Amino acid sequence: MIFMENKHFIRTIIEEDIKSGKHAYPVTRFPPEPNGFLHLGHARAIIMNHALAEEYGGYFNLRFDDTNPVKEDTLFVEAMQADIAWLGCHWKHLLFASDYFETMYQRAMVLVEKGLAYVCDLTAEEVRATRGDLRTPGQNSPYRTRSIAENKTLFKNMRDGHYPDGARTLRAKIDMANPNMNMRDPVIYRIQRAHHHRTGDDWCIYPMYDFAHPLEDAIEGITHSLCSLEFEDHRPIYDWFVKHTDMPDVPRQIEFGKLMIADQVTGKRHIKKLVDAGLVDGWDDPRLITLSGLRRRGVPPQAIHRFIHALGLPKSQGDTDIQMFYEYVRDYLGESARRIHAVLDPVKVVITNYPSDTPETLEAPFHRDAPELGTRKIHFGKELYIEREDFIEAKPNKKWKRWALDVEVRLMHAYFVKAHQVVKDADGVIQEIHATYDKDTQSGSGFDARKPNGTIHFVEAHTAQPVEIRLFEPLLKPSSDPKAPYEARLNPDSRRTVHGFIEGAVIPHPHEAFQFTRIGYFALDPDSQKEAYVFNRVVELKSSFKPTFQNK
RNA sequence: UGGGCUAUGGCCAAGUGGUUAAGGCAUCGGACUUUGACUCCGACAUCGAUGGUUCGAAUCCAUCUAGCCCAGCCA
Repeated sequence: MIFMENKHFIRTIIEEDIKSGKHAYPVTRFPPEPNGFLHLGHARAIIMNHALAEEYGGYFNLRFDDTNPVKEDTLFVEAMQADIAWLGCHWKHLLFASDYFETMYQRAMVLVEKGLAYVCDLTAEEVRATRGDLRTPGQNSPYRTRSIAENKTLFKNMRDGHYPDGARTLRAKIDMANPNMNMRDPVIYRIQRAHHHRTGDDWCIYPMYDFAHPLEDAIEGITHSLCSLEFEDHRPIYDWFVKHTDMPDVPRQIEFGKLMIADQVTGKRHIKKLVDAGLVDGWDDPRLITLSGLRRRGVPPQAIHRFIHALGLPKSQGDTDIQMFYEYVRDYLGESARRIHAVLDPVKVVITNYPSDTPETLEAPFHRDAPELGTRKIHFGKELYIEREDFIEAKPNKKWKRWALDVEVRLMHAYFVKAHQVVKDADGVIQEIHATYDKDTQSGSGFDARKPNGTIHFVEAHTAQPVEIRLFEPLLKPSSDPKAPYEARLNPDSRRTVHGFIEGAVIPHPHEAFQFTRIGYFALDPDSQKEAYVFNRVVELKSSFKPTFQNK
């Protein structure tokens, strides 16, 4: 597939800033709150922030926005680092907003001294009641006119733990009638005695996002602060805080559209519910689009990069079809994955004219178009397994390119075989297919006296390795009501386990994704034991095969 | 309803007054094929609506419509 770097408006902004001399190079950051696991939606922010910095000679930081101790945990900071590193987006500095708590406090004090912030004694309910609503202006807090001296004392007392949780807040003094709700004297510090994952019990006051975030960016010298669209109307408050706290560096907030994937569970809190309820097997369940779930499923990070870059960085917001993502997974794996034979639903084939009870060994490339991937030994012998759906007793029509009685097909990388009779059980289910092979037709021999009806794959019965294979379907029922709660949309058959075989001489690398020839891409799951492999289906192969009858 | 934002083919998305309206995914034809895969050829839009400005508009103006976000001491 043709792959080109998408043009987008943020690239234009950065180019202009460099040309005008405003910045020598961009400094970007990815600022997650460590309160859950990262998912495919976050990949856009991570990859784009990283790529933009890299591309224009700047650098990219990872900063944990850990200003709310009750929701955050070191478990998440570690998992996020692992996921981002796996994506290959290397950060220059690993930073924590909590490291700036002292600076933030000082800057808030600057606001107090300028008369731009005041300590408010209103309760949370009272603040809500006086904020007004979308079309009604709010009312000034009765504490808005406190003296600067009193505010300084009170704010210091807040920090020193003189008041109970929630008793007071520090608020910015802006405009209670502003049509932008964010400008109506937003709270910038709250009192909350909670154990912070890094600062422990050092603080009992914590800054709010609107105040903390711009300062974090400014402190780090971030030039272009990318965030998603819902923060667009926070930009005035962002700029207000940077300006009035006298920060020397002025970052610019730029908003882009979030990446939304249709019919997928996204949003850290939604995924957390499924995890907590045991409806999925943890944050790395392969049916989830968490980065760790995708990794476990076997999706290569390169595929995620291709997908993200193909989408670009738009300001509009639509629902992307997960199939488009899978296409990029196939795209990358198609050129890089080793191919091997595997049979998921085996039926036995007996080669009646095979002269020996010991299998012979043949050689086959791992990838026809990538010889550097090498070759492997495959076995052929008297007893084989093929895929049940590759055989039908009577060839139904000319388009049938698989096997049938009296039909000759090529067994890939081996010989032509012709089926003569079937053995069925009492229920009429085929147990064995009896066939003969033609020694002259060996793969690579150049034999071309006859054309086979088609090519199917097989494994040799005695050398094949039994494996467990997990087949995934969408976690949510397709086209279920997007407004319904996720719990009600769960697809009961989203995971199926089958037992099949892979060819005998292959030794997978850890986490390796293979192409099971003619079936799809399958990756080794960490549940695998030595000699007892477990494979996850990453994606199926595309197929233009359209059966015009029931093959049962 | 106050404020902010978005609307280009089934999906994603370029385009910022003069182009046959990029590209990817999907779809439909066809070629090739030791994977019904890959690859390769070919087909596939008048730009949310209406009215205006202009020699000329997806691009400018006006009005309208639809969708998203904002009333946490969350981020």
